[in-house]
Amino acid sequence: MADRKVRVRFAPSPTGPLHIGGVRTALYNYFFAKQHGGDFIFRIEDTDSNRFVEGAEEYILESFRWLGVKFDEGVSFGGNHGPYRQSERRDIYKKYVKVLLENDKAYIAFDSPEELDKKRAEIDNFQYDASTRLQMRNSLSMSAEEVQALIDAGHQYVVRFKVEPGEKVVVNDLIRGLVTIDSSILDDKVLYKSADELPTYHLANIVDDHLMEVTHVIRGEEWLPSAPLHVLLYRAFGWDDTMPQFAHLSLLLKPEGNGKLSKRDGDRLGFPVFPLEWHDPKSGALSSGFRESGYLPEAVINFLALLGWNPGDDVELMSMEQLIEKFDLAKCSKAGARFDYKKMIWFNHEYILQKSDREIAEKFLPIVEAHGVKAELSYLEKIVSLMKGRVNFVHELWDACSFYFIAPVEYDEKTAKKRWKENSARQMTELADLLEGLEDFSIENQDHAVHAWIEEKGYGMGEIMNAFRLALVGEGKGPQMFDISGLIGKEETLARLRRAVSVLA
RNA sequence: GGCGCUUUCGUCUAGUGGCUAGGACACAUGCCUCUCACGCAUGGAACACGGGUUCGAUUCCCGUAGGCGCUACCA
Repeated sequence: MADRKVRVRFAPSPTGPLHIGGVRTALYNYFFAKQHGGDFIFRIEDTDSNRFVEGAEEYILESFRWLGVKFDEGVSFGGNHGPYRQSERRDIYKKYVKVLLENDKAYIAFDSPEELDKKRAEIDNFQYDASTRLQMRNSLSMSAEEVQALIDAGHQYVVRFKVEPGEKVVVNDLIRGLVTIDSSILDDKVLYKSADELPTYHLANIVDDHLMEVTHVIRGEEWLPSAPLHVLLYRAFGWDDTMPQFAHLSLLLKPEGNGKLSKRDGDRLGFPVFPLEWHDPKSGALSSGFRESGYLPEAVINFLALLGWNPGDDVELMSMEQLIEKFDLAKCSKAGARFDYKKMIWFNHEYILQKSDREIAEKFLPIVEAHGVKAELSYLEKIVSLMKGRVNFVHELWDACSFYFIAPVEYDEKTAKKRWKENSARQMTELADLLEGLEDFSIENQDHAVHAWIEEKGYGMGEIMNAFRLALVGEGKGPQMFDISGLIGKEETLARLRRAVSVLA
């Protein structure tokens, strides 16, 4: 087992959009697999037919495509350990349920959900285990003939795992070390339901991981309490020597308040918790996604990677390749991490900076067009190079530089009061005349000519430039003035200047 | 309630018996400057508490408290 090829899996159930915590779990699995030259498997755990949601599977796949996380095998990827959808593996599970039954590791139980509810209401902390199972209706308390008769009569039943009490079960967790629990506190978990002929998570999970030759199970901490049960199951099947190694990841917590990050937190607090936008087919509700909100996949990945793991150095900006190279399960933190999306905004800013002007311009183009403006990509590229460092999201570019496309219709009152003085109208008229006379309207030449004029007249640099800015932009913001006038061109510059003079007087 | 995991600045974290407890986000201030940003610089800010072990504990052990998870014929 020491030299088995590394194989890990991400196995969501298609019950809705992919939760951001799930994205992180998948990411860690991916880093781990790629670092070890192993395989990354995509399995669908749809053993609960009641919770199946239309479109969830495709949503999950699309999320990983957007993020750039690639699977080696699984649903939609092929591979020779399939099928990879648990609902298509009924016969396999049935076979292994039978093995357990034959070896006295499990038993058949007829107690209905209603009967169990009643029992739980009657008895405090009722648990279906070694101390109570003989009082219940199952193949341990009934004769073989009775059991067969009930089955023949069409009674529904479940198969329960027969947990032997009084045993110390040890799980060797790659992140937490040795975790020991007493088997007496475990209940006889339901492994299989005759009603839909499907196993529950626990059985399906162990059988699939074994058959798919999974070597490492990297999953959320919510599974830690059932890890001992899983160890017992591997043992019951006699698969001890190929049992995967476990690593239980800390959970992602709400940014404020208590509890783990839930699907409802996102839009309540004004940030997404899903990679992509999600339209719930049942409720019709719309949840925002990182993609639609303007986050770059690199930023989401980098931020998530560092939430619960740290390479131990001071480097925070890391590409997928670097993350794969540096990732280390042993350096994963044990305590839950609050999902503070503020830092992700900073990552987004950094990744916008890293991208080429061309790439950002391409993302900006549809936004500009949505504002009813037609623009050349080359023009956008120039604007982007001046402005991209000032924003955290591409869509913020519009507010930051709409003056490149649209002349101001009104002038910000506060700025006008501060920057438009009694001499301004005369000075701006002079400036317009000066600029009009320029053959060469390049940024350098404007700069040269205007400075000479300011000096000659003895004007203040600030009074001229700020009034000029008010005229072209309508408010007190934006890059260097000639980076504006030079780009919008001579004609537009003069028009804006003269209009400001007539409106502001 | 039971069981398990966990606990360093507001947040994410580094640290592995001796350090002025480091970095990043956020925040504040300053610089730059034709504005607003960006950027740069500086600053405030943490070892949950109580016992041990030790010459010495943020670091090891125990307890308490807090946080989180599980406790379904859900995953």
